[in-house]
Amino acid sequence: MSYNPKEIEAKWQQQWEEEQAFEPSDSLTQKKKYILSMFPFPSGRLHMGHVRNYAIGDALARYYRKQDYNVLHPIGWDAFGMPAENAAIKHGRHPKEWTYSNIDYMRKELNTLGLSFSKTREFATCDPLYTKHEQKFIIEMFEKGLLYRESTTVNWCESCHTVLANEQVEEGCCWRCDNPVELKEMPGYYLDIIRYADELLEDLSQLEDKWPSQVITMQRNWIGKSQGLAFDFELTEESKAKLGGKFDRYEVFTTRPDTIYGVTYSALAPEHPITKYLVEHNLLEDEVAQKIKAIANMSEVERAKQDKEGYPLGISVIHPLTGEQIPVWAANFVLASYGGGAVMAVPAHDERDFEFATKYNLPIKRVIEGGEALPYTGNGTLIDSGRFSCVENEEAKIAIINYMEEEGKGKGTTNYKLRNWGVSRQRYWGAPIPFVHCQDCGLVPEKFENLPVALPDDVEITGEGNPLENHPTWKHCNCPKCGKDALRETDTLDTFVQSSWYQFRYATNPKKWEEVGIDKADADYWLGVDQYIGGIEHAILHLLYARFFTKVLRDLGYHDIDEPFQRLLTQGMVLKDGAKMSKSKGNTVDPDALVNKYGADTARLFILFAAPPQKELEWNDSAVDGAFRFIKKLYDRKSKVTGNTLPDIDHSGLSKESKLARVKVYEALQKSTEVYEKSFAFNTLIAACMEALNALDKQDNGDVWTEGMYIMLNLLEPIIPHVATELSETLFARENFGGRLEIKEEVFVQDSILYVVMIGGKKRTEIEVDPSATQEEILALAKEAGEKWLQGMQIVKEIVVPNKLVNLAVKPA
RNA sequence: GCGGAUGUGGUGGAAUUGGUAGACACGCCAGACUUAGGAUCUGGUGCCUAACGGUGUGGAGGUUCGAGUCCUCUCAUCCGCACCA
Repeated sequence: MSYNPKEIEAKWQQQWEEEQAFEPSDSLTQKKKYILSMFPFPSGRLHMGHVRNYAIGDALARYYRKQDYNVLHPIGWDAFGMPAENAAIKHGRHPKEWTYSNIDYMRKELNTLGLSFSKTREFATCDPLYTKHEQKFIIEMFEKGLLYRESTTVNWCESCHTVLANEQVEEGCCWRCDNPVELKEMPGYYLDIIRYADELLEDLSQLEDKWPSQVITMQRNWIGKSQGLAFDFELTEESKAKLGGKFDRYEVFTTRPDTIYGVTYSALAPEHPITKYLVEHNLLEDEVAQKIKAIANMSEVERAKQDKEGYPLGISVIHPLTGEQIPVWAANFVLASYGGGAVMAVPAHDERDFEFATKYNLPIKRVIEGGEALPYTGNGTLIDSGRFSCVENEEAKIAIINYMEEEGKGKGTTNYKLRNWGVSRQRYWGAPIPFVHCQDCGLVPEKFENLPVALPDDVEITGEGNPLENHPTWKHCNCPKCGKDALRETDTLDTFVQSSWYQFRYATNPKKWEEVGIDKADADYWLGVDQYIGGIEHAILHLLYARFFTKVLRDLGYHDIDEPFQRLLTQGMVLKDGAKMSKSKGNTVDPDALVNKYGADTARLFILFAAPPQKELEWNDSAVDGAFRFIKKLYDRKSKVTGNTLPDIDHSGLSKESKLARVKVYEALQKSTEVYEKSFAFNTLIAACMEALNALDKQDNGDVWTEGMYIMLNLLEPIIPHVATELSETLFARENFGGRLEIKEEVFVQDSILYVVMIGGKKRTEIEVDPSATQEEILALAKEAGEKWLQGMQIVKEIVVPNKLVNLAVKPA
């Protein structure tokens, strides 16, 4: 009978379903592995990226299950988000209906791939039960002061009609729709991720060698910790008067306190309160005020593209150490969102300050020796710096901070590039933020017993405004505290909130799902995730948020885990014709069609064979054929098997070809441990199996065939589970799947060893050597075999690498 | 500009930890079989050369008996961040 993937795959998928073969054990004492592929957004159909993601995860889950681990390998749906609302606008479908029907369809697609997911732990993040527990966490964070509401300048996407977190702005555009992001002042909810910045940064060192270094570096840079001095510039009396007595001083931050004597001006962001005051109270020339307003209306990205630009504000501050008067400017390069929106400018030792000073003819004062031309940003000895002159600048940094602290003029400070996480979204299809605005009590959290604050189903989604805001009754409620009429918050949570704790939800036994969001004993047993697999595009967003949430939930007492994902594998993209597969480019390959034509095993085999998982994978239709051929061949060779268990083989009595076949089989077995547990280079394991099969084909010993198939089917089961299970069932009653297979070392003992003979560093010939031969004998053989190349030469050095080669270094005699 | 990676045949990719470069697969070439097919099987296939041989891992140096692998410089491509004071 020839290989019929349809039949075999349907049969085993059904059997696995009936047996509930992939449910983890409730026993929390067994050795465990938690294998997690990032959960999908239910967009409608699977794409090849999904198939790759789940093929990798499934291979690992199946491998560890065979090694007697208790394996948690769950799947679920990251189900809230914009596309559901867009579908509503475009096709008039309700987001809920759209989402759940997509889930049903995609679940079927996943089933046809034969993935070994736990079925009982599946959920969608839009399930009200999930929302309920999430809202409870949010309220607890509020009570701890980790969540706060504030009105501030935010990133606004006009096309998505919502606010975006800093992490969701890519090159000044919305991460989702690519529209340019605008700045807008509005109230919103924020999570104080900066409070955890240090821990998030420090714990990255725990992940060294377990996460791709690239991801660690990206997170480190994103957090962007820098240490320096914060101090106040006091305004001159005249300036104070000009500002109507509203301001005395303002704070600046510098990482270069050693250059403080070189300050020749100070610059403020257009959004700085002092700048704003001057503009709003007509204290500047009209033209200048207009220019400053124009800059304020530009996004940070736009500003970055402009030349340096600034305007004197007609006020001055006093240098805290020299007492000199320093002019204050407004400048387009000063960021409102960092370091208080004000800087001390040292043109001699800072490139930006230099550029600006040159343009506007501001004085430049060198205070560090070194370099020929200015600006000089390197190290050196301080000059012209009062009591700190002649000190090395690295020492001076510390000395100046200390001095400023002693004098009460400033303090050593740490600053982060990381901004607090804005979680408000002005959209319908998300988890409602569970707060109520009461005229008397202010912002009040909903009572726990009233959770979840569920979404109303009867909404009109037009794309204009927030449907929750526009709903006739939903937002009207009573204050949970005083009972008076109040208004419900209509913002919903960023969808990244849901994906920040789902790894804990899976770990929680479903029997407890109603009652608790996270069960501590379950979480502490299953977490951290032993292997997490997903795309590099989440390097900052999801992976940083999930790490943050893990630490917050730990501090709320939900578990004792510090880091959610012990090991991370970032898979490469699936490309076709050198470009990412996408509908708009019309270069997609549909997983359904592929499975239909070749079966799931071929799809999985090709994907794991074509490239190492970390690399990009270039799609190749004829290589898929090759994968199919291999499976067919493997299936066909079942007729070669003569026994139903692992045979005892007298190795020494075998033919040369049979011996070689066994070597190849055991080499593959040897390789498998490293591949499944460490390198994930499935492509090399598959290649080793192909070599083994090729070698088996060159001999005809039934026992060797039996042994070879017994072992190979075990090795390949995680990759091509259906056909491997089918054959193992028929041939060996699946006895070959149990436990770890033993490597028989005698297979690797060779009758004779092939040595390469190199002369003068070049390969010249080969010799066969008895394993017991001494070094002298080997050299003698090598010289004899290499005579031709040794004529007229004098041997200068003789090197014998055991079991490998002989190298004779020569020079003309 | 800063940070991170990657450069190996026509292609995807292998190469213990400094030890035969190109495993395995695709493609291509030749042949076999044939109910003529985009099936299967056999053999070949880095480049130059009729051959001997030479040459070859982006490029240039270096260390070494020996370098894809280590060191220095350099070029190219990709990714991330980007006025962070």
